[in-house]
Amino acid sequence: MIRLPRGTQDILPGDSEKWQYVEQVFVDLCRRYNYQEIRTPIFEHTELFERGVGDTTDIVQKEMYTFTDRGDRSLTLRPEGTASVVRAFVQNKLFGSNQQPQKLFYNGPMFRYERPQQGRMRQFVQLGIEALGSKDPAIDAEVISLAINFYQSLGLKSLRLVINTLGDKESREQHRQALVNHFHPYREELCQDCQLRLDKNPMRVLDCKKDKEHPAMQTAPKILDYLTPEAKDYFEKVTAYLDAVGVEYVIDSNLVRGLDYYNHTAFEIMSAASGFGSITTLSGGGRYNGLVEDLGGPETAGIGFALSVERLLMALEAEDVELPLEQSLDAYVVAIGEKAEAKAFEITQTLRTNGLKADKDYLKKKIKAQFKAADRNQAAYVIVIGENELTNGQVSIKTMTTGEQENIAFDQIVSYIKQKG
RNA sequence: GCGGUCGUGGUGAAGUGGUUAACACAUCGGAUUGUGGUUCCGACAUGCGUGGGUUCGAUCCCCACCGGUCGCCCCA
Repeated sequence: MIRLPRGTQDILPGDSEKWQYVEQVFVDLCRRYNYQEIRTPIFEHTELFERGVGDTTDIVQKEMYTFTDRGDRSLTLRPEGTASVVRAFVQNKLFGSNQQPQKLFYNGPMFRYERPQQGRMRQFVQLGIEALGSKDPAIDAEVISLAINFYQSLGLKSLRLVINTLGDKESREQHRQALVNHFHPYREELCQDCQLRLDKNPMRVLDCKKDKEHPAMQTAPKILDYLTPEAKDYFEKVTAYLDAVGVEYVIDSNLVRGLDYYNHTAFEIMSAASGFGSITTLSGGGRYNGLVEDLGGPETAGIGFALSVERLLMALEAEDVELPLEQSLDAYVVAIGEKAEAKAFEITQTLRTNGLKADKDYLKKKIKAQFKAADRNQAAYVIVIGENELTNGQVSIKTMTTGEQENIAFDQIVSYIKQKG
């Protein structure tokens, strides 16, 4: 038997309805905030991610699904959405659109070559948004509130929004230098990864879990102390906007984010629900002023976030949230005897074209088994048609909840069901 | 990339070095003629992840591999 590749999953009936529901809620919400959908390819030139995501990141260094095609091009299955969206923004000159800022959302599979575990798949689905072309702190708050709003509207309660600023270029440069100076004497005591990070991206040392307890970590210079007045002001405005709309948050100066392109606002939303395993991050995002330029476009500010549907579903489960999924059937048509088959088929079809959810048997089952099927499908009504009915021009309609049964003329079936509800 | 743990029918699972691999659920059939959710009866793994090895003999012992799962790192 050929099995699915490691780290992938089949989403089967029973679950797929949850996915559809969640995705639909997301689309509706994005529309309310006036975001429009963008669809980009599932694979891109490898270079896009090396430059866009950053080659010091774990994603680029060890998690990319890279392959060579028949034309000897190096392509990569996208590990995240932002780089592609920005690429499309530049390539299609959306910066010239009369709709500014460009507010976009996307929904699709992402790929990272990792060891699968709970909440971490090699193929996983992200829903995300990007707002390009505005450096108004209010739009940072808009993006964050949309994310929170989404989770809340699905019924999640145990949420924790963590926010930080990574400052502007100048702030980061000074902070970076301070970090290098600070950690330099302890270099040998840090883990191997951190020794590398110290050279390439010192900020990520703060994010390390291995060296978390190291004394130098507690006393490390905080970005908040190195912010330029402008960066500081920006961050204060973002939080003020969040306060204004009642979004609760926690400031964590060690929140760094794993992607190179972030600056200014960075945030993560975590689930505080118990029984959620070791994975708690539901979504993350931040501002990436400068990325558009890096990818060949004009100077353009940007901010966005992405969330994982897999983790969202896990969180919903952990909090025992029941999604309002509609699965029952309005009617199931039972045919008795071969002569009634054609009419049963016809009636089923008529119900459907009149907007009712209907089905019938296709396995030549006995009456009893057909009723069982009707029951399993949670049919509200069972329409029985046999030889008697055929000659009378009527069917017998049974209301499953009460067991009552009535004879109804063929052309009255739809109105009968609609009227009774 | 590293570590723990597991791998028996559609599902959940018991089990033993030796003629017929429990049990439950699901499914299907039946309990007199055209009616479900209850009950009763019956059917349902030539097979115990794959490949080697040990043995007179292995699903059960050993090895390797593959896969699931959880954790570390990092992230969504």
